[in-house]
Amino acid sequence: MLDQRFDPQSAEGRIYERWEEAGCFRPSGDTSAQAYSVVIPPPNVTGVLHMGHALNNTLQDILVRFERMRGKNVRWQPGTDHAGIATQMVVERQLAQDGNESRASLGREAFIDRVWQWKEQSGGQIIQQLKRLGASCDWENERFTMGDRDNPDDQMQEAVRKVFVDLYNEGLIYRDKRLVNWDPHFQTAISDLEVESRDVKGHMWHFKYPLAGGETYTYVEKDEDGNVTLEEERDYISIATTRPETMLGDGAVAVHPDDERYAPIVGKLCEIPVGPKEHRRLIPIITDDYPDPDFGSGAVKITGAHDENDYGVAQRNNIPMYRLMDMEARMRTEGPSYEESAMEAQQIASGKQATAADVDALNLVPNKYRGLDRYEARKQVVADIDADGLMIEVEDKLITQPFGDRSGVVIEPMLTDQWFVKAEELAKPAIEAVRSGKTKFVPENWTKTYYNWMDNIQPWCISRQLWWGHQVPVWYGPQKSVLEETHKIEGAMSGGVSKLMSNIRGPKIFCALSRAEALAQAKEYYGDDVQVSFDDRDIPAMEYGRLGGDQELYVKLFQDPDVLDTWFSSALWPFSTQGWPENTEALKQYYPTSVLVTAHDIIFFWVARMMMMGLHFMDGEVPFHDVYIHALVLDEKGQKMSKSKGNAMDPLELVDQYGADALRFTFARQAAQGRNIRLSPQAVEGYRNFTTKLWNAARFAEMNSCEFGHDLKPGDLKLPLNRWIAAELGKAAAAVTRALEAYKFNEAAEALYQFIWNVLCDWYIELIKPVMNGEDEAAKAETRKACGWVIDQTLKLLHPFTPFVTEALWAQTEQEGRKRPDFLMVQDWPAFADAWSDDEAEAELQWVLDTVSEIRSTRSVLNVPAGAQVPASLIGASDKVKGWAKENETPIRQLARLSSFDIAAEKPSGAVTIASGEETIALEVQEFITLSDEVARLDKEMAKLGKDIEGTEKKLSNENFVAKAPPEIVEENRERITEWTATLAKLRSAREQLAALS
RNA sequence: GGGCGGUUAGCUCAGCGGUAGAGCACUACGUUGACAUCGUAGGGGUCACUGGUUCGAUCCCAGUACCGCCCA
Repeated sequence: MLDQRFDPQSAEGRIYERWEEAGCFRPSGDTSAQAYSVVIPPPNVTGVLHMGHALNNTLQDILVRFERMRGKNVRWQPGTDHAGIATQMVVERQLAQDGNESRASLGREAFIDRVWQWKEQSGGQIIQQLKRLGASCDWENERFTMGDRDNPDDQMQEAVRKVFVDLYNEGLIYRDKRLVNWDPHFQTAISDLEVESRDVKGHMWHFKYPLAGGETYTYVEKDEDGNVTLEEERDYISIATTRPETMLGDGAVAVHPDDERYAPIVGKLCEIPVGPKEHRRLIPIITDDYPDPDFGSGAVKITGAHDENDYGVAQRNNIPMYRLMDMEARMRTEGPSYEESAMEAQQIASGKQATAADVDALNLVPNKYRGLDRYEARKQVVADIDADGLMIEVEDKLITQPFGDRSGVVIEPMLTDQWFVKAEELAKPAIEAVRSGKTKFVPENWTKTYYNWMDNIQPWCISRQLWWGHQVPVWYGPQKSVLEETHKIEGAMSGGVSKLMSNIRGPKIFCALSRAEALAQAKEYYGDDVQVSFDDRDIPAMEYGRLGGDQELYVKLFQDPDVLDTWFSSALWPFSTQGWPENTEALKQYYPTSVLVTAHDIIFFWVARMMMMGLHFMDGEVPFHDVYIHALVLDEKGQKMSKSKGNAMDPLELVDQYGADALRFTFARQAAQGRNIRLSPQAVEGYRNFTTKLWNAARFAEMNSCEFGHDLKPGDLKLPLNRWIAAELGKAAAAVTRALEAYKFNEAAEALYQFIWNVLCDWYIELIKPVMNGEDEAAKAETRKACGWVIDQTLKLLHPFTPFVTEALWAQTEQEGRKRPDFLMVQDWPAFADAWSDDEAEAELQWVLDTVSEIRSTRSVLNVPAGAQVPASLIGASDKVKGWAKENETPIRQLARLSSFDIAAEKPSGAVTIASGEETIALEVQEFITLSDEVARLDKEMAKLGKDIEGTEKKLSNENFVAKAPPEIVEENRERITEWTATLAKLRSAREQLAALS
């Protein structure tokens, strides 16, 4: 006997274990079946489950369970990514707590050991959390983007190296000095994904940049109609900036080509109003489309090395980019003196040839600011300009600033040497794949976002100045041509390869799959008479030459200390997890994957990168056929959940409170395409109630000896009641199937909810109660079979959404002598068959339902006591309806609380009538009601009918409607009129009789 | 500034060319042998606004207003 309700707390864990032990999550391996494969968007190994994950994985699990039951060979590939910066941060914090050891003092190798230890002990809690949600991933095949240190067969690292080496050899990976998001706290480049834009209070300073040589011009401002509003002689150009400290690195001032105000001075030089007076730099005034004439003064200073927009302008106009800060975002101290640098810069500005490296070597920070933190430098620069009388005004202003999402410090756009992927090239096939429909977005409108991003894709910076990650498979040595120089050591290294690289000119690069291969390449390059070895120190140097006199030549190679962006390895996920670069069986079966399920906020990172890599390395095969973009989960007020706002809900708390099934069903029910989800605990509670409802339906069936676990042909059923519920079930099954095939989770959930609560529980179970309590043994026997069977099928349909409660019911409704197959989750999905539909039975039951509803409604409106059993009769019915009435007399009497339900020739006097087309139902409730209630009821119904008739008549009297509307619509309206008119006539006569009485 | 989306019952949201829907909340009634985590009944909407297309528009088109999100 089932308990009164399902207890998720105690049941869910046990059920999950049983699935796992029985291997239910494994792919069937049936190669004759269609494959259905999904790769999980790998969560961060440091991550904990948040609402976004919960939704994302619920939807994947629904699809995967659905397809598994449909007999496909399903693999849901789980795993985590190594989250370079986050993981490194966690372990560093731990080190600090444990005894003040720093990463540097521990050393690279030992540190990485510590990270692995951390990963073994506390990494991947999210995996356990996913299990609590019910995720049916193929855990035996769990992968990690850094591979498995204990398993020599794990090729995850190899895959990354191979991709890097191949792309390098194809010229699609290159080293370059470009502007990147630099996190001064972690001292590494970070990705756009890790940068968060925030509005903060700041200032906009307006400064005068004096024209060179004291030149003047007439500055004219006009209003919209061309009237002059301001005209004055100026010897300066007004520049507004939120970051005065970057003025030191200005390379030009830019104005819009159409801006007439500045036309007189375009091409002239102006002076940066800061630094020692005798060495102030002159920079040109140029034109570019970037400055907005309506914003500020319309003139913009161009600091290519420290601003994203300026960088573009500088590149277009060949403006030198002067780097002002070091890796901690302090004003630079190294390099030549300000005076020297300024003079050199002046020559470069006037046309002297210089490489980017030459320019980068210059230090244009005046000596007095050197070594200052960027904010301190800002204060001093402002004060100095103000003291000079060159400040026009300071505005208080909200400014949008980039922050590192982990470090919380302001990101500094910084010119550094990094490794880049030519995303522009790789994007082309990725765009084409979507355009040609090989990969489809659902909902379709996301394709626009995809194109928009892909069409404007920037080089992808893949190097990170971290230790935890895939180390760049590149080794450096000297060019052969410099070998003869006697014993030279270059570029002792501190803080990232970019610093080292700026000290070493043009190293020889050996890009190789392994150290051994790099060595082989080096030997080949340098020749037999050169000794090649490695410098493996954390802070390596490039060393080469001849130790003395005629000793042997030697070189020391060192590996690029940088690691690759975590996303570089995640981008390979759809194929690296399946064994690539080996051509494995898994790869053949499960690539391309069927669908990627993700939220739109990472559409670019995920989809774009996996598309590019998949197409390139898998012979032009897309990584996924469909990309389903789901909603974001917002709080009750529609705000994005975030830790900082304090409005984050913990999915596991909801699971504890209401059960995983309730949370899952809530997600499904709300996952309408193109709309976000506002989650409230109240909603989850409601769907928990839904699972309870189902539970109790099964409990009822059990108490009434319904027979579970047998086959049944709906066509063999005799009772209209049972034929009807089979038809309803069939409709629900078809609706759920159709909806899931189209990723319409909400429609599928809705169909199930309606069927289970409003059809199965509200009507079918109520209707079979009289049968079960009755004497007709044949009817009872059939109904027991039918009811058990319907519930069995319902459990299957609901299983993808609420796997735990359905699996529990499956097990607990097993009956003696009728052993259930082991698990519901591996049963066959109910296929809709036409045999299930039955127009006759559906019409009959619809009539029963309507009749009961009408009687109940009338009783209620007339305040007939709920417990009163009243006599009723049916008048004026057709033979068919009379048959229905006889057949269903008992259930109608019970549900409508009637003492009798007879067929009569005419209305008993004084009875209240319910009019419906031809038929009338008479209720003998005189003793309970007041005349005025009945008058009110009739008036109300007549008013409504009158209005409906009037509207429809108007429609029908329109010639155009009759002529142009589809005939069936016209006919439908005519029928309505006929029926309503008949009903109205009966109401009217009842009303007249009442009037006569009073 | 560019792009995307939204505006339907008190709240949260479905629907989408042919008589406006759900859940929650609300009101009244109810110890009906599955379920009070429940049942029955009920109230509640010029489907943001203005035009257009159409026999017919909440739905399609154009514009307006307001609100989100993303990008610059």
